[in-house]
Amino acid sequence: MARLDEKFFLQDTVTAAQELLGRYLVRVDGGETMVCRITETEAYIGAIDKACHAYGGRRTKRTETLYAAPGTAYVYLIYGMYSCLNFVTGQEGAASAVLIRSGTPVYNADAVARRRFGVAAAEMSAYQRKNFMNGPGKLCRGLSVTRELNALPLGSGALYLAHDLPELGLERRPDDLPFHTGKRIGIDYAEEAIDFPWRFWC
DNA sequence: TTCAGGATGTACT
DNA sequence: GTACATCCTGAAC
Repeated sequence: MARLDEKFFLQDTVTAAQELLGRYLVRVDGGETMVCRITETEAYIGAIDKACHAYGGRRTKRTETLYAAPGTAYVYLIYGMYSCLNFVTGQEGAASAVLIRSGTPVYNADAVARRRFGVAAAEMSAYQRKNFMNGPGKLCRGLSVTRELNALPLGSGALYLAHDLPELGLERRPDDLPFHTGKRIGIDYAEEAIDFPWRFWC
């Protein structure tokens, strides 16, 4: 098993967002290991991006995590009930991060389905299967990612990213994985940053 | 199938 | 008091 290390997260944030596609997000909770393949990401860059919580060097209690070391998990609550999972990228202090927008369960889908819908994977409706983890709030719900994990450092056993998990039969993605590029979702307030093409999916 | 509207609580003005 | 990097439900088609 090859974990993503600090060097990976030190990359430029847009590059890291692209490189995270097809990698494995591993969550260990309540003695259960769950794995999903990342299929959609967005880049947020503190210095120049009005959509980023830390735009222009803004430091508050909430944004403090964005100034932590690359690879740190940044989890915040949105709309009063949903969590969003990010990983800090770039040089420490750049206050940039990649939002994990969606993924596909590839190991222990039963445990994910129970957290998401309260039923086993085989009992999900067609509608539930289609809407399994295709959004940041849904992904966090399925993996039990809450603000308790905010500021979790790189190297934690509870939540980490991997290039491959051969012991589970999960291979490394190709280096030239094709992907799509577009505008980010849900940032209508961000003026010129609305049009930055920093959303990636495969 | 698409669409409008409400839920919900924390951070920040 | 207002805004928010969202999701679910129910109604209309």
